[in-house]
Parts: sequence; structure tokens; C-alpha cells
Amino acid sequence: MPAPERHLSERYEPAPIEARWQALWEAEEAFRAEPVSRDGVDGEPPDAPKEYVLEMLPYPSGEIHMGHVKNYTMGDVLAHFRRRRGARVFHPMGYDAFGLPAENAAIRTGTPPGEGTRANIARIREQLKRLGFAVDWATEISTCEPQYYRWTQWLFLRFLEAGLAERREAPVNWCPNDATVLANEQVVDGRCERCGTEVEQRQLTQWFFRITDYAQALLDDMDLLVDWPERVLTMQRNWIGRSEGARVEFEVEGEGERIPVFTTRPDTLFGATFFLLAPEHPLVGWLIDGRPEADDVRAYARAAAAAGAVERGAGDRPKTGVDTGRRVINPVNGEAIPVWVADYVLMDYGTGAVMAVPAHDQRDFEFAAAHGLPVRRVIAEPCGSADDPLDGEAYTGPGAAVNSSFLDGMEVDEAKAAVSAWLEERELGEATVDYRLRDWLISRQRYWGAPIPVIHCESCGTVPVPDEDLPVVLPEVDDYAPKGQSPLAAATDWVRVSCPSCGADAARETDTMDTFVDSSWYFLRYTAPNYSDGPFEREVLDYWMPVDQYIGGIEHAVLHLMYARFFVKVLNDIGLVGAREPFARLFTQGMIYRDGAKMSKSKGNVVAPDEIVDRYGADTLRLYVLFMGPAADDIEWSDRGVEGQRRFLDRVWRLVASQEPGAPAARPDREALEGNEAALALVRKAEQTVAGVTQDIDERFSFHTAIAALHELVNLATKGMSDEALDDEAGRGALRYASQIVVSLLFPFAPHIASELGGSLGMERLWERPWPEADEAFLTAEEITVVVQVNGKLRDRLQAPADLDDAGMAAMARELPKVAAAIEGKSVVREVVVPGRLVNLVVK
RNA sequence: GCCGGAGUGGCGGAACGGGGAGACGCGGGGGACUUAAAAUCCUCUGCCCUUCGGGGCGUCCGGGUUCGAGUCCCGGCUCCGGCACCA
Repeated sequence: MPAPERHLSERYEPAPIEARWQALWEAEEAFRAEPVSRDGVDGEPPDAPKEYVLEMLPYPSGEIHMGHVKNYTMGDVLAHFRRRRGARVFHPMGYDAFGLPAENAAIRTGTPPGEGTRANIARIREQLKRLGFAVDWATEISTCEPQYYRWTQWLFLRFLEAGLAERREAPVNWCPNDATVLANEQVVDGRCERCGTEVEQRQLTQWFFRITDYAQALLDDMDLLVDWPERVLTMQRNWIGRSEGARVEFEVEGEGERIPVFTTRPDTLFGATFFLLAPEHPLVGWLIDGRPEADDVRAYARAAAAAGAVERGAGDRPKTGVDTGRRVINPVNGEAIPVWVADYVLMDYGTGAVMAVPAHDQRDFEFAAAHGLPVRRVIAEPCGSADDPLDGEAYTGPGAAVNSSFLDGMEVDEAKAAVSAWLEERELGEATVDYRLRDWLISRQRYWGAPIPVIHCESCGTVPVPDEDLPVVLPEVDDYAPKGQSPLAAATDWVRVSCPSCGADAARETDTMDTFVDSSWYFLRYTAPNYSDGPFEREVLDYWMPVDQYIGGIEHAVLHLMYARFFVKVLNDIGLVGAREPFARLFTQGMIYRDGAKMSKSKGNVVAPDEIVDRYGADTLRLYVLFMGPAADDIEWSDRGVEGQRRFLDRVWRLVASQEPGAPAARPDREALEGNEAALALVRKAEQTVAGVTQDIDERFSFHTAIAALHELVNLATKGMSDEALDDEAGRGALRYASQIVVSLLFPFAPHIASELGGSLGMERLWERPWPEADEAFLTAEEITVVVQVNGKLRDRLQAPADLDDAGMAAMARELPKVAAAIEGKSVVREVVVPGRLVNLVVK
């Protein structure tokens, strides 16, 4: 559809223009990543740098929302920009299509979740296309299709082989509303991340991925993530929760049994005056069996179990507990100290047992105070002594060990090392590292997910489904409602199989995988979405990976982003991918608020992207979501702000419509502009805009200032339209050139209008045209404005030749009347001249 | 409590390496065009004083460094996010 030298209509009407260009891009498959020639593989270097630009894939709920628009527009700008700067760009799209909302809809309506999901995907695809995103649609994937989850299952089997997937009984989080277990990451403040219901603890046999084996690697490799936002790294560090300390074993008095504890303060071991067990600790029953305290302890443990996670997690609860009547021996001094059960000790951190040092731990201090237990200072405060009383609270600061035998006099760090060595020598403990991170619980008792590909056989145990039998396709069922076990269990014909190992009657696993498993590797599959001999084609994969720029919401800081990092590390370790980290650079966008709250259907404050597109056009919306403010910040939506961007595009339209259609004008000669200051200023502004917009996109993720720079250039050019000084050959040439620069730079943000206007200015197919480069000759002016200060206070400005020396500049400054008045009767003790900027006269 | 981020006009924000505070947009005032309105264009818009020349103050608060601080340093306040009875 070449339409050169077309006269533009007077009014800008986006709808027909946008439809036309979208149809062209679609017909041409304009944004296919060029198939990776094997040149990079066969030794011949690829002719262009590769750039994998990726935004987090959408979950296909009904419609896209403004957050999606902003996310995909940012990626789109970047993809266009890099392509025009010569990179080979890969910009795919897909759908994170398994998950609860579709299943819950299926429960309500009785129609299979796949139907609703596929309808939603079709709808979202249309919405994305309406926004003109330059996506390689040929790579589109959907995680709920068997040709995708076949490989999710295949990868699960590799994890299983590597010992990184395992089935075990463990206390797990159960959401009674969604009737499924949840990963630790999906529990927020003791509640289900999805529905807000308070979770319960249950002891269940479940599938886990051993992400804890990678805790240290996930921390160490953060060094490779230099372009990740600090807050995301902080959140992951917090979540992994590394603490250094020691394991110390306490022997039960009168028994051989030793109970280990984890402590970050082994230096205070001599101050341990009692010992605590979590109510769920497996040794509690054995310790109290047949003793007079047994009833009290059991009652206490039952009460603790009945208290919800939310209640028990509250930090300011009184420290309750009950004495078991038993004692353990402190290994460093042989002292027998009482064993209590207390619910502030958590079974799922450390060992579920704690040595209590009330003098130097606030919780232990409170417990000792509440139950009349002794407190012994073992760290002296700087300039303090061993006998100083505590000031109503535990002392947790620095100091030297006291009352601690061979540790006395050592500083905290020195004492930690010494006591760890002492314990290690006697096999009573050792220095260790503990992590807060728990293994990733991946089984779900729900229907709409990838079936876990294993078979349970009475004689062979857990048997993996052979690779050649994949995919294990989701069976059809009549009822999707969760009943405490997976709805898949109802598909009895599907469940009953013969054991792949011994042939005996066996049963399929009926749990499905957490949908975060699907999204932990989709970016690998994009590189060869239809490949059928494996989850990805190694050569193509290693060409594109890692993702050069990943863009998405901050809400995935610990969930998706940590799981995906874990996945790529495992796949790297087992030799399936070359990359060590999935996402070289990460950008987390801010949320769009309205009326002070996140947009949501329940609050009724949603602005539907379609409505804005209908009213103002996709280009206006794209421009506005980026112009709102810094891309990383949370920003309030403004209907008026949208109108402002539409006005801007109207102005651009009028500017270009006023130009004669025709071939591109070359950048005007500097000489040709001599004598026409206005024309020179306009061309200079155009060059400055090229430099500024380029830098804003390339280095700063600062789209709002890039757009503001375009506003400035358009404002100046628009004024020029009615400026007599530009009504000559040089002036018209400058205006035409400025218009072309506007359109060319505008293209990544507003590709439809820019393509349309480009056609009338002789710039066809802007998506393939090289990005403009600023001409240095225009960036520097011969005459500059210099600010003149007296004692740092602004007094006046002056115009001076750019090449005037410092002394000359200062002399000019002194002659300005306002400056002369300000220094009158005083002596100038210093002249500070900042070349090209300012003169500051220091007077006394 | 620990870790991270941020405080600038009526509003969103700009100022990139210590050098003109408030670009750009929204909102508001005034004007032109119009029978009128919309649209468009021009113009003003941080606060205070002003004899209309200009002057003073101003980037959360208090100190400091510097010829010069929104920017750097010290102390504090407030807000946002993460972790948290984590031993």
C-alpha cells in the first residue's frame, strides 16, 4: 500500500489510518524476527547485534487493562528503536493461560476452562493488534495447549531425574477457599495471595522443587544482574533471607538424644539459661511421655495448632509457653537448663528448637521476664562491665564477651568464630548458614494446569511417565469444583493406567502444576515455538538468550522473577541452556492508579483501553501512558491528560499537512541557513531533539521526557508556520526538515500516525528506516547565553560568542548595569567562570 | 525492628557529572477569531512586596561542605515498598 505524495486530509482521524497500517503490518508480517541464520552458529558472525525485547506475558482474563498497555507500549518503543538502530530484534507474545480464574468461571458456567480461555485469548490478541504492537505473531504461544505443556512436563521429568523434584510429606499452606495448597510465595501476611482467605497449615504429601538448593546461587548471581532495580534485588534478598550462624547440639539430660538448634549468636552460648521447642517439634511427645507435665504441654500444643497463622504471627503477642520438666545440657559449660515449649518458636525455620539467651535477645528476654527464668549477661557494653544490669531490655549491640570462660574479652565476631571452632572440634556443632527460603511447592489440587507426569505403582512407587508418552493430556471431567483433591481424580479411566515399569495396575498423579512453572520457561520456548523434538532448539535458543530487556510489573519481584531465575540455573546446570540468568536487564513499571486506588473492577475505577482507542486512537493512548510520568513510578490516570496528547498529535498533523508533499529534504546546509536566524534555530532544535530523544530511549528509560522534547520541537515548528522570518527558501526547508524529524522520532511512540505522515513527507516504511543521528555541527551554537551571578545570586544574563575566553567573559559580566550596581563599592575577590554556563563574581 | 526507595508550583512531573529551579503536559486567568459556542491561535500562571524599574523568599526540617547545593555530607521528620516472634 505505497501511498507517496498523498495530500493529507485537513483533520486527523485515527481510526481508518490505524486500521490500514495494522492491516499492512499483519499482511507483511513486518515484525517477524528474521529467522536466525546459522551464521552465528557456523562460525560466521551475525551481521547485526541481537536484541530480545520481552514484556511479561498476559494472563488472559477478559480484557487487557491499562497496565498491559503501558507495559507493551514500553517494549514496543524499545523494539522499534533498536530495530531502526540496526539490531535484529525479537519481540514475541504469548499467554499465561492456565490458572484459577478460568477454572472458577468453568465451575460457575459448566463450560470447560479451555473454551473460555481461548475466547479470552482471541479477544486480547485483537486488543493488542488494535494498539499496533510490533510483535512477531508467528511465535505466539499459549501455556495451556498440549504442544506447550508437553514440554513443561518434559522439563518436570528432567528436574525429577536431577533430584530437584521430589514428593514428600511436609506442613503446607492450604487455602480453604480455593481448596488447594499454595507455595510460600503465594501466602501474603498469612493469607492466600489470590483470594485473601486465611491459609491453614496441613501435613500433606506434595511435590516440591528444591529451590533451596539454589538459595546461594540465586544470591551470588545477583552480581550478573547489574541492570535490575535495586528494590527487586532487595525483595529477593529479603525473601531468600540468608543468615550466618551456627548449629549447636544440646543433649537431653539423662538420654543420649541430642537436639540441634540454629543460632546467629553462638557468641552468647554461655548466656543460654533455658531452651525452647516449637509446639510442633517432633521430639516434644517423646520428651513428655509419661511425665506429670504431659497434659499441660499437650493442651498448649493443641491451642497453638488451633491458632491461625495470622494470629500466631503477630509480633506483639505475649510470650506464652509451658515447662516440659525436662532439661538439656549446654555443651560449652555442661549446665543443665530447662526445656520449655513456646509458640513463638517456629517449626519451619532453623531446627524448630532455640537456645534462649534472654540477656541478648529481646524475645527471650520477654519470655524470661514472663516466666521467672534467669538472665545472664555475657556481652559487656563498650566501656561497661560484666555485672552491669540490663536496662529493661535485651542488649543486642556490640561488645566483648564476659562470663564466658574461654571467650572472655573477645569481640562479638571473634567470639562467634572461636565458639564455632570449639564446637566443631568436639562434634557438638559447626558454623552454618540458614535461609528463610522454603522449597517451592508446585502441586495444586486443581484442574486447569499441566498434569504432573508421574504414575503411582504399588510395587514400583513413583514412576515417571516415559518421555515418549508425553504429553499427559488433561482429561475431560464433568465437574471442575475442587473437593480437597484434584478434580482429575474423578476421571477414573484416565487415572487408571498400567505401570510403565512393571505393567501392574497403577494410578496417575492427579495434581497439576503451579502455573508459575509454566511461566518459568516460556521465554525459552518463544525462540522455537513449534519445535517438536524438544522444549527448545538449542542453537536458536542460545542465539537469542538471555532476554536483553525484560519489562513487567513489580508484583512479580519474588514470584515469577525468582522462579524463572531458578529454572534457568537448573537448565544450565543440567546442560540444556547456555544462559545462567534469564533476564539481563529488568525494568519494573509502576502501576496506574485512578482516584487514589489501583484500577479494579470491584472499585469501579477502571478505564478500558478500548474506550480510549475508540475515542482518541491507539497512538494517543500509547503516547499518554508513556507521557504520564516516569515509567517506573505509580501514576494517577487523568482523562484530561489523554486529551493533551491527542491535541499534540492534532498539532503534528497540521504541521505536516502544511508542508508540500514530496521527497525527504536533506538536512539543510549550515551555510544555506546563514542570515536566517529563525531557520537556523529551528534546525538546531531539531538536532537537539534527535540527540535528546535518542538518549532518553537508549540509556534512561525516560519516555516521558522524550515525548516532552517532541512537544517542544513541534511547538517551535508550529510557531514557525506563521513566522514571516521562515517564509523564504531556507525557512521553508528548515520547517520541512523539522517536520520530518518530528515524524521520524515520533514513530516508535505513535507508529500509525507517523507512518501516515511519513508517507506524505517522502519517508515510506518508517519501521525500516534508520534512526536519525544528530549532526554535531548544529548542537553547538556560536553565541551562548551566560548566567551572571554575584555571590552566587543570579543578577543578569549576557549573550557572548561561544569561543570567548574566561577573562573576556568576566569583563563582559562586570559591565552589565545590574551587575555593576551589585558590585558597586565592593571589591571582587574572585571570578568563577564555568565555560558556556555562568560567571560568578565573589565580592566583599 | 531490619532492608530498599522517595519527598520540588493547584496537579503529573523536569533539571542527566555541584552551575539559570519549575522544561513538557494538565488545570486556571486574560485576549484574538466567531452572531454565538466548540475547535484553533496568542498571552500570563511558584509565593510575597513593588513607586512596575525591580526587590525578597522558595526544592520536607535543622546543620555542614562549596564561589555556588533540589543535587554532596551529618542529624532528624514524613510517606511508599519488602521482610519480620526468622532465633
